Amino acid sequence: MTDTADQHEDRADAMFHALADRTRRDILRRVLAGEHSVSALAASYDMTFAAVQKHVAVLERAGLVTKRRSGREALASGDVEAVRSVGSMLTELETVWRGRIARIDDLIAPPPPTERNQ
Amino acid sequence: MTDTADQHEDRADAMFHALADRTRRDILRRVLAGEHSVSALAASYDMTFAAVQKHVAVLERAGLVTKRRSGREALASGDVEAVRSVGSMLTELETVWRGRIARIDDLIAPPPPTERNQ
DNA sequence: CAAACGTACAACCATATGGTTGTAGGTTGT
DNA sequence: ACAACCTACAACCATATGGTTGTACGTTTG
Repeated sequence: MTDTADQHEDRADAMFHALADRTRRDILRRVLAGEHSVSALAASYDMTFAAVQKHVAVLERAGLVTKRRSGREALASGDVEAVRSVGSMLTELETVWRGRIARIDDLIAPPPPTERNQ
Repeated sequence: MTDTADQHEDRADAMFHALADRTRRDILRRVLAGEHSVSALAASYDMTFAAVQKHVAVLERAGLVTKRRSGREALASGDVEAVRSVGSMLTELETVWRGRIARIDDLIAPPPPTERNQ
């Protein structure tokens, strides 16, 4: 259980880290809109091909982007499901917050005594 | 316009970076559930007070956490609105993706010729 | 076949990051 | 007043990160 939880945290680390760079977010936007070869992407930025290639690799390791081979070029595509899974991590955080509110409400109007606390 | 866009990207960088660390996500969960002093938070982790204090500072700079002073302690609180604003950045990405789908639909059933392309 | 293209990856460099220890100042309790 | 507590921040260190150049290899084209 701690095992799978760690994996989940590893994925979260990788995804948020991948998103924490404006160039990578821009690349992600482009490949969500449609397939692009790495060199086509590289042409859009003021940095070397190798740098862009690394950014795509980071997005790929995070699962936000998938690549397929077509002849000599590698076509990158954005994975919406992965983006949504990041969204649900945030939703989970909001749920924790709602718990706080619920607890504050309890102070104002305590729930019916279903169970004695202590 | 590029000016405000840059600020937006700066905020996105800071927020995603703040979230890209499991300790910081855990701290955020706790302070979303309720106020905690920095030393109370520090007691939960196997690292020095200074390290935790830095993590809280990162979350604070990103706007995900606010602090208020109460006597000698600093009470940290999670900001749900900030968490939601990260969520809307992701929603924006999903919107880009829907554009891709719309375009694919166009190939199958082209829209009425309102304007000539080229 | 040769040249050009697209990709991948290693090696390297400057800076950023996450941790440590140490120091200092404001607050609380005796 | 004094000790203990909480916070803040500087200085330092090892490692990670984002960029570079260079090399190698498969694919397309002339």
